[in-house]
Amino acid sequence: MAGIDWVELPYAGAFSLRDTLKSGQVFHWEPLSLEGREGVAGCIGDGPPAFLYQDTLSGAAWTPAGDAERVRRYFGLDQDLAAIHASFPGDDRVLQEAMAFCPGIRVLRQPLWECLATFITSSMKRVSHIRAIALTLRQRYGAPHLLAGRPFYAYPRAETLASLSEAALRDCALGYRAKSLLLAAQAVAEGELDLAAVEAEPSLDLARERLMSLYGVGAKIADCALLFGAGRWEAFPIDVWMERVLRERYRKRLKAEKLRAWAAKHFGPCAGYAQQYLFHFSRKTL
DNA sequence: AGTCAGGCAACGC
DNA sequence: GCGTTGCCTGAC
Repeated sequence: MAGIDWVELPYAGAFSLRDTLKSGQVFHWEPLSLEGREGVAGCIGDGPPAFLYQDTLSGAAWTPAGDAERVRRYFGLDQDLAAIHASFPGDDRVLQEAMAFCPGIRVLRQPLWECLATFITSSMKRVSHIRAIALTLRQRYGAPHLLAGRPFYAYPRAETLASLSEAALRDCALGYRAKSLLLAAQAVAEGELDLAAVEAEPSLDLARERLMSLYGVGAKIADCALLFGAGRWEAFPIDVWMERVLRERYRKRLKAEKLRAWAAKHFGPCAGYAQQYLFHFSRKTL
């Protein structure tokens, strides 16, 4: 194989590839060694697999030159982290503790369809299950690609899933989620739900409403899709882990809807970014 | 063997 | 409105 033209991805502030991939935003990157470099590989949307590795000592992130732009955007290395942090409340000791615990977490910018679809399949599932479901869907219905002699599969397109039967999806161990995924794929494939319009929608509430109009998509899944798949940092997904940290560390014993309103006010326009630090912190320490 | 997960819709009050 | 229940599956 011809030598790869590696480029270092510029970024400001902290970045931990490892923590970012382990923070529950995404479930499909796999370890891979490429030309002796230990990193991760995975498909981004319909594209061929991308590869990224991080030098554990210097923190420098490297990728094949052809991947630089999409990888940088996907991993949020183009984000103005200082401005995001500056938008947080200055006197929140819990958030500061969480940020110190995992300073290198970035909020990813995944393609919206695969992010939405993956979270539809995530309900009442552990991480290992979510990964297994996503892998099965990819292997059966995604476009195959080779990288370093290993196969990688893109996440299946909505059009592809829309043409399947519910039984075919159930056969991927989706259980009752099969109906939700199929209906979502059909809505997207038929243009009933325009994901590009959802991304472009200035109002967070309207964007959420459109996603929540899908069967099987409630507030939590809609907010995950918007935060991790559309760069909407004001979206604040609340699951049992967030309820836990808000209850035990912020003394907020409220229902999810009330917690959302409180969080938007307390954490500000990048509340979802704060959520990601708190979420990881909560899972690892509470 | 039963319980229970990183939710949601459909009911029942 | 608010609380409860069923839903598939696999790991513990």
